[in-house]
Formats: sequence, structure tokens, C-alpha cells
Amino acid sequence: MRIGELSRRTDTPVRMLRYYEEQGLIHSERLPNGYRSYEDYVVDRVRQVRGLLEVGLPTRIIKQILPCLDGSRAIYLPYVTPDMIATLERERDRMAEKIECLTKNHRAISDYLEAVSHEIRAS
Amino acid sequence: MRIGELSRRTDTPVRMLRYYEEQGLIHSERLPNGYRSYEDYVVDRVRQVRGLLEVGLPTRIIKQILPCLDGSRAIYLPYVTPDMIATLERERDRMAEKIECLTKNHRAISDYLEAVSHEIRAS
DNA sequence: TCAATGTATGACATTGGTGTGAGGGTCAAG
DNA sequence: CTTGACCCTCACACCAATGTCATACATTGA
Repeated sequence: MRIGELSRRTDTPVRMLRYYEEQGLIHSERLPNGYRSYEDYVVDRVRQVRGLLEVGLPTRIIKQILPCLDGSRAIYLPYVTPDMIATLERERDRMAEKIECLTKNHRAISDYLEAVSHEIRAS
Repeated sequence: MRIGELSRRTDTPVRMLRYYEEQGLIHSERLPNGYRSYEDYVVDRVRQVRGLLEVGLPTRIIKQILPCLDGSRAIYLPYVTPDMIATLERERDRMAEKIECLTKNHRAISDYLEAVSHEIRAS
């Protein structure tokens, strides 16, 4: 598919798709006329990238961890450096912290909204 | 306590503490000499603010939801506008999405690291 | 008293993710 | 052949969070 369709299917500005490519997060072939052409799987990848960006990971880190999140991972095992492992462990721990933070605040907001809705019903 | 101690206890640059105050996220009294003076509870608040910033919430939103996360919340109930409720619901839902995304990727990284460590032990 | 440390304000710079627009090709439908 | 929709690259602008620096006052200990 071309960039417009990818943009629609991922609800992502075309500008950003080019940017993600520039940052090495997604890949495209080129049609004879120079247009970018994407494989289907890129749709999912873009969604994943956007999710990770939303939770505060910079593209630099996303680029590093993406290959490990790709399903058929056995291929990558031989290439893993200790450095890479350290990065992954760090990010894994940071993610755990974030999950904890989000969960706590999510519950607090939910409880609050719950209380408010009771209040309204009572008045 | 003064700003230096707060900085140490929250592991936050002094610069940022002043910024958070400017954004209305924390509050300080002033000592006779003009120095900022903080209550103990501000330590926790700063940590909460940093956590929320880390997971991608902008200060504008944090400022809105913080009052609802303060424990003694009954006081705030009468002041809640429908507008505010809408904001809270939106943020609650966005948080849920983020938790899902993080959980998924956290597990993927964990699994990957697990696989790698087995590989290493086997070789 | 002097030096060191902490604090205040204000200004400017940087960074990363975005928005936006200029200027120009491609191509299919009318 | 022209129009309109889509694509290209490049450049400049923007915003929020953060870093850094300059200048100056306060406090404390040698």
C-alpha cells in the first residue's frame, strides 16, 4: 500500500510516517515512480510505535527494542550484545514502574468518578 | 524544607521544581528571606507529578487531575463540572490503553530476555 | 571578613515530536 | 489536455520539558 492508505489505516499523519522511517522505525520499498510502498505488517508496526511513543519512549529506544518484539525472534538471538541486554532490562524495569504508576492513578480516577456519579444520583 | 532538600529527596532538578510550581502543580510558602519552603507532603506530590510526566501526560492535564487524586476528595465533589468529568473519563480511558500497551510490550521484552538467558546458559 | 554553598530571578538554548507550507512530480478520470 | 488527488523533498516553525548560564542576595563556617 502507499503512504496515504497507511496513514488512514493507522490514523497517523503522513508527515509522521516519513519521520518514523527517517528514524529507522519502519521500512518502505519504493515504487518505480518514487512513491513509498508498504507491506501489510507495517500497519501493526506503526500502531505499536505510536503506542510506545504515547507512553513516553523516545524513538531511539523504540528502535532498539522493536526487533525483539517481532515474533520470530530466534533469528536475533545470536546478534544480542551485553549492551543490548542491559538496555532491554532497563526498559523492562522502567515499563514496570510506569505500569504501576498508571495503574495506581487509573484506579484513583476511577474511584473518584465512581464517587462523583453516586453523589449525583443521590442529589 | 527548602528547595535543595526537596530536590535531593525527589531526585529532581531544582529547575524543574520551580517549573512545576510555575505550572501550578506544586505549592510553596516563602521564608522571610524569600526562599521557597515546602511541606513534607510535597515530596510525594513531586514524585506523582514526575510519574505522570513520564507516562506522557502534559502538565496541563496533570494539573487538572491532581486534585482528584488527593485522598480527602469529598471536598472537591461539589465543584466538579461536567466538563471536568469528561476530561477525567477521557484520561482514565487513555490510561487504560497505555497500561495495555505497556503490559503487552513489557511481557514481550521479558519473554525475549528469558529466551536469551536460556540461550546463553545452553551455549 | 572571606569563601563556599544555597537560593532567587530571568534569559536563552536545546531536544524530540509535530505542524505546515512551498515547489514540484505522477496518474487517472473527465 | 486539464483537473484533482496523491506523492515527493526540503525547510521553517512550534511546543513542552529540560538544560544552562548570568547576576545577585542569604547563610554559615573558617
